[in-house]
Amino acid sequence: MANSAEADQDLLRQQLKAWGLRVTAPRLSVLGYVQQHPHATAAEVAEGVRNQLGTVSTQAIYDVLNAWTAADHVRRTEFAGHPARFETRIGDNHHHAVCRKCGRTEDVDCAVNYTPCLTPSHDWGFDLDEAEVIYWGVCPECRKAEQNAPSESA
Amino acid sequence: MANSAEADQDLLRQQLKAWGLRVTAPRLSVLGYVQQHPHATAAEVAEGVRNQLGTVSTQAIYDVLNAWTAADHVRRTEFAGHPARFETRIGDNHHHAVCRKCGRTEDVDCAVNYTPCLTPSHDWGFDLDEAEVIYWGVCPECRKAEQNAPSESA
DNA sequence: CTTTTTGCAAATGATTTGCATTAAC
DNA sequence: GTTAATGCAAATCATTTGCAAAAAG
Repeated sequence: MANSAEADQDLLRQQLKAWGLRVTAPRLSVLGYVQQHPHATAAEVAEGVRNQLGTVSTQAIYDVLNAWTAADHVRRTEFAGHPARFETRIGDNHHHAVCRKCGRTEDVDCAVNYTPCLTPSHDWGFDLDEAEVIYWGVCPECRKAEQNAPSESA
Repeated sequence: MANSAEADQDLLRQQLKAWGLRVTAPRLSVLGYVQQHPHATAAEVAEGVRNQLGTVSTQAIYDVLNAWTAADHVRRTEFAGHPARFETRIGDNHHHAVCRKCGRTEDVDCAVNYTPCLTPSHDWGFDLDEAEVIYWGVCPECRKAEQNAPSESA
């Protein structure tokens, strides 16, 4: 376990260097956490990093995440009513299924081979660069919770 | 002009009654504004209503908008980095083109006749009820502004 | 050493909550 | 007269900004 953990650390270290970024404990931890927890929120990352390192400021998390987002090393996705989420799977513009209740987010590859969905019927003169698809619903866990404690849909 | 304005007022009044809601000056004004300005933000609605009525609290706006959203009389859409927007065109699950810079939002009918885009390759056991498509880009106005004062893309 | 990162505190922006007051039905 | 709507203030949540202290290269 210890060996593979160290090997992982080295991999992360190399990745950061490859990105031309400084290697710091918080950054290593953030990178490791995000890679192992795709679609984590900043708060979740912060918690994960604190579990590993002790004290790390929330701003350090935002700083790192924002820097990497700007540099296109992570993708930031934000869905109505939920805090932003970060993932390292980038460059393929995949889509997401999102739980309305808890915000749980999962990857969804486009069923059709891109083009039709990406082409709007009318572009309003906009310079469009991305078609984002969000599949809204309720995840299994929240559905189960609803059944136990029904609130609205009697 | 006065006559048609009065007629409009009457229409709004009837609509509110049909919804089983009380008719108040703020509500009439909010409804009128939203119908004439699709994709308005709460702040924009508040400004529009204040121009018409004088003083109206921001919370009254939110109260009305939230109530109507819950009752499915208006649709609320929220896009990353921009305040929520409200529209009265509901029930047809149309999509939106959104400007990354200013948040300007325009309606886009689905090019393909629904089904393909709505069917994810894998649903993760989610109970999906909606596929939202967001066409991200830059609106003509912001593109022009960019050209005059280029900041990042030299 | 020089520059980037971090930490802390305070600010911002959108939105919600609670409660007393007021107006609609 | 009830009940629903409004106004106002304070609270919340995610996120950003500014600046000084610490660490990386």
